[in-house]
Amino acid sequence: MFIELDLQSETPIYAQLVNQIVEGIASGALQPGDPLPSVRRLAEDLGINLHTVNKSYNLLKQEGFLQVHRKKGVIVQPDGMPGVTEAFEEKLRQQLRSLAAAAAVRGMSEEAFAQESRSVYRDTITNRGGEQR
Amino acid sequence: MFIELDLQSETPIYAQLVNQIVEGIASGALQPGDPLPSVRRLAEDLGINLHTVNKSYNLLKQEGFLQVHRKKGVIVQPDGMPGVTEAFEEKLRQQLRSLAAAAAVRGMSEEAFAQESRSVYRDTITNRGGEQR
Amino acid sequence: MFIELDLQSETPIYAQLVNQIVEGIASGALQPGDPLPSVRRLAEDLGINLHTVNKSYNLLKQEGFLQVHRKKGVIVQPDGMPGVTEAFEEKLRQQLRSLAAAAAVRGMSEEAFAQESRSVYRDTITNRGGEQR
Amino acid sequence: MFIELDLQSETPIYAQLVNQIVEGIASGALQPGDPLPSVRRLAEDLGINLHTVNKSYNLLKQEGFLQVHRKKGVIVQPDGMPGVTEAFEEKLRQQLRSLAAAAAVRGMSEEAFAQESRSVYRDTITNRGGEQR
DNA sequence: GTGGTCTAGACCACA
DNA sequence: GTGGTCTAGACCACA
Repeated sequence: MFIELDLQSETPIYAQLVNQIVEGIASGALQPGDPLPSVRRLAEDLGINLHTVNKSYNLLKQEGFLQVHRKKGVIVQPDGMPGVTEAFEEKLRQQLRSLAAAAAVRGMSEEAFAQESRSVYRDTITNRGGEQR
Repeated sequence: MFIELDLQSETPIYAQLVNQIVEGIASGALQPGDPLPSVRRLAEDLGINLHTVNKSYNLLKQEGFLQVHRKKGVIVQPDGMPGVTEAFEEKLRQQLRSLAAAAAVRGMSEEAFAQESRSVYRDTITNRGGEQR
Repeated sequence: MFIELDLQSETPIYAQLVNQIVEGIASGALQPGDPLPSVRRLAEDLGINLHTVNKSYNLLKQEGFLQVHRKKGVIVQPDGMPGVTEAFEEKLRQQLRSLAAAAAVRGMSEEAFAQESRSVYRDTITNRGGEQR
Repeated sequence: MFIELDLQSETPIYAQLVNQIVEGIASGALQPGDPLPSVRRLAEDLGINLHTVNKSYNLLKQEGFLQVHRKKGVIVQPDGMPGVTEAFEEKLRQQLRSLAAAAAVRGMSEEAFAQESRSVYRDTITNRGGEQR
């Protein structure tokens, strides 16, 4: 799995990193229990600051997607990912609402919007269950 | 149509305002040609800074959702909304990707995700063509 | 309410700060809705770095004790504090266990330990409901 | 008596080890004069680093809970445990203060907090004087 | 070596 | 002015 950052993007670097790691887990490129690079290592590889990586890791730890293991370092949550909580549902719906409204105003049909969602989801989980590293 | 701001939200006020106006247009609560409150008026009604409203209006004007008329003041774009541009498609897909990944990791199925998108879209356009606020 | 830090303590500065703010809320010195100093201001007052204060505020925000309000700045949670969750109970019990064991080994009786807890609790909430600022 | 470590915990392994040995003494599972496994042995059993066990043993020796014998190896203090010193009282109170404040803020009553303390104490010394692990 | 903590300093988005 | 983000650099606790 590789990570690509857009330093010009409006999306903060730490958020891009969070997104891409989550996408990595969704796609199966990162499996439960898999180790992640150390903050220092990843920071160097990406050419960004250690603290930025740290912030991303911490957010993912808080959400329950990563664990900090005293021997293995940072690993992908091995004990089951967090489920679809109320809070997540709410946040998801709120964000979809803005996207759907913008799409609708521009003339994208319900069908097209749902189809787009479905196809993006499918792309996301592509390799699921695939390569076992 | 009324606007509700959450001052505790992480989403900047100007962005909340943008979203809600777009949602108003999508739902039909705001029809093409409809006047919007003046910057000053809306700022006062919402108890927020004048510059904040200005920023939102400007963004919406740039995207082609609003027009600023010498005489009529700010109105909803009467000459046809912008369509589904390449840039919009790209941005939409990118944001859906993050949402889809988070949903997938938490165990939400493709079907559930697509259904959620569809249902949110439907809610969004509810009043379309219907009553004039 | 004032804050006193021990820079030589083993307890990290950010944690001392967190504890003292929580104690301030418990004692009533800080009331729901009360504003806290800005990170910069508090950092300067305490002679510590801005980021250290920021870390404390963020932790307290995550726990639901503080809110970041876009107009009022950082304020004490006005919408009801988080309650006694499972997670809190568990953490509390775990920490009490270590303290109780050390006390017991040193010959402190159950009565004395419980009494100590009670008296510390009482001290903590001293001014509750007292000064309304 | 057995020891269970949580490698994901924020509490350092050496501290967990210290706590559990103290709890073992408090419960009576470890009696004065009882031998403890050698550093090497315990490290191997627990699958942790030799230095970590060493650090724990040293701390416990300094506090007066363990003795290191030329011939008998490491044993539980046979000549009377240290009592409730000023320093201990102070540290205990300080830690209880943070716990009490957090409990109070979350709405736990004085009675509940004292009761929790009492019940945890009781659990801790359960097997006192009873069976020999 | 690795994560955690802290400082110093800077720029930007937001209101 | 205020919080958010990012960088650079340093020291320490831990294993």
